[in-house]
Amino acid sequence: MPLQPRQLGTYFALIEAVNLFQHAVEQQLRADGDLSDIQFQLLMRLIGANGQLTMTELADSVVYSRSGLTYQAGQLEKAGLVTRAPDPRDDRATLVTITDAGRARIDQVLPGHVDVAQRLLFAQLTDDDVDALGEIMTRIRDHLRAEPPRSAAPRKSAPRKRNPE
Amino acid sequence: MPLQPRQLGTYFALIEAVNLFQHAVEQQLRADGDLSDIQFQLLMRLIGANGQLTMTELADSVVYSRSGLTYQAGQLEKAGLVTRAPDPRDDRATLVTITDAGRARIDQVLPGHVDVAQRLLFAQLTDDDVDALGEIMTRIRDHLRAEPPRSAAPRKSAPRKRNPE
DNA sequence: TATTGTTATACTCTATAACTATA
DNA sequence: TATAGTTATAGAGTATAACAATA
Repeated sequence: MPLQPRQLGTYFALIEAVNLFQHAVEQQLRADGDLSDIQFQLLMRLIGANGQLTMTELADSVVYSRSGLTYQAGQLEKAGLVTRAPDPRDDRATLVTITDAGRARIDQVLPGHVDVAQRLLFAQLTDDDVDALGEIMTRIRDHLRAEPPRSAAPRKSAPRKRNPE
Repeated sequence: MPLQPRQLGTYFALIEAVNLFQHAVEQQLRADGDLSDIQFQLLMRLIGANGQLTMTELADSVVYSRSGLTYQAGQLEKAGLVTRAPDPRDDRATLVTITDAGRARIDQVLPGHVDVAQRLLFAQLTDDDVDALGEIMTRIRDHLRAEPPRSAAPRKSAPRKRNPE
């Protein structure tokens, strides 16, 4: 069943709004605190978890490959914003901990970030809109979290790899 | 004024839902037609414009730097999905035109894409939700389009460049 | 055996500035 | 002078597979 016309309009508006908003956020984070979008999300996630998480937990929370996270954690560590140390409860795991400098960096970026979110997003919404949007996005997020990673993709035609080696 | 608690919940749900959805879309486009998210958007935009646009128009419609678009247009041209030719109305401009192969590629990817949108997004929404979301996102998009590119960013503290040269 | 994390590698993408050509 | 587009270049980010260590 194809998308209905009203769904199509909603879909395109959503895509473009998200594009524009993400672009604005990246500018702000870079300008105010020299952070990428992902680095900001990683630090925020650590704060939300009382300051520390394992690499796997952190990767899962931002929808990221583990090798990609190793790279980003390296960048954050180099910048002094996090530390990495062995997890006493599991010798395989690495605990990532946000530093005071990391918290300070978030303090430095957050006002501008909140300002962008206020101006570009919430200024356009009534309280009822906020409630409706929150309810809708929570539902979508929970469903997406529950989805099997990729099994459901029908893979209609293209074989995507020519050199299986 | 900081974000209100209800805004905060809405905000985090929105961010995470978008992360997850974008990830799923990238998988699907790559698997079904070996296209990146941006390449798909560029081709869709061309189709929506009767098949051709100038480089600048195309860049603007996807929030993209022009040099970045030159790269992507080169990729699409190499793959035979678009052609580039001088614009008869302005000798400075380049007209990008989608080819039959480009349209065929979209035909190849679109069913899977619609399917993902249906399953991950719209299956969670009532008709009223679709209307509400469309209305909200249209409002936000229009406001973002009208925003001055970056002038408003307060730029609180960090100087962001140390080698102005 | 399965899981955690890192490394090496190769590739894709993006941004900047310098440049050409036309308006 | 301003605009359209390309190029060169350099850097950031990402994914894959192979690997070591622990559960």
